[in-house]
Amino acid sequence: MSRNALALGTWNVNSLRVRLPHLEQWLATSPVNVVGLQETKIVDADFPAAALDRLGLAGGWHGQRTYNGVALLSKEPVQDIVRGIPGYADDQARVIAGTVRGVRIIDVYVPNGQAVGSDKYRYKLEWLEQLRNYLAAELALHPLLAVVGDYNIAPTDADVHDPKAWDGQVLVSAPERTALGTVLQLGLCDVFRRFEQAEQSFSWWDYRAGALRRNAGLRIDLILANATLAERCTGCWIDVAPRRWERPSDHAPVVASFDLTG
DNA sequence: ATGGCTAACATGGTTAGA
Repeated sequence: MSRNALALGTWNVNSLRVRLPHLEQWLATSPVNVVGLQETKIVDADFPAAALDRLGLAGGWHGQRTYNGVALLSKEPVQDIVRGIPGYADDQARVIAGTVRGVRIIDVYVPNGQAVGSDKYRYKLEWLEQLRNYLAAELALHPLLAVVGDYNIAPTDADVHDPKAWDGQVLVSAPERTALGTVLQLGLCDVFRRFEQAEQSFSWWDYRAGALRRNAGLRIDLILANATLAERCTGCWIDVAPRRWERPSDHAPVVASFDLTG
């Protein structure tokens, strides 16, 4: 990887308290120098900043008790940290943004939605509209922009292990995909699909029913980049290995590398 | 088979995840 390479990761850790050793083990071999975390499930006062500092990571975090929580951590300085979506009074901690080496990075934990038609589903769609408006404004401000995170939407049936079984379900339903489409139409690219990938590539597998063994997964963790940044993307991959470790998160980390030369 | 598993909060059983 070149000197000006930025390796940007995203990982839903499903409790940073539990997964701190996993993060450390992953970083020991992964080239990532910036990572967005989701579902940290820890209030800011208890955030393991000192332990992360010993791993060479600093940045920003935005947490709450029990649920949600995001963090943007880097081996390089993180500037201009913004928590939440400005102007949107959301009591759930789902967004944090910062700038690393001139790249604006927005880390998101999109609501799950629980079930099509539920109150949480309606919140998910409303939340995605707020995200779209936020990203439209951010794209006008930042020449290089990435939006990483757990989108809780499988973009197409190619991102679903069994499209028939999932047809119309939450994470896959047409209104969710349309909402994600309006985000992509702002000029953001799902960089994973810029490269040749194995079929049945997923980033999440249910803990239950041997889903990982059967590769019964979904690709719902995405790295989006604006056109200028996407052109500089040199690779994007899902690191399945940490999903196979002891006491894993149900999500695998995803990484995209960018050549920032010039 | 509407199950299966994991985490938080709590300290048994509920809520939530996806």
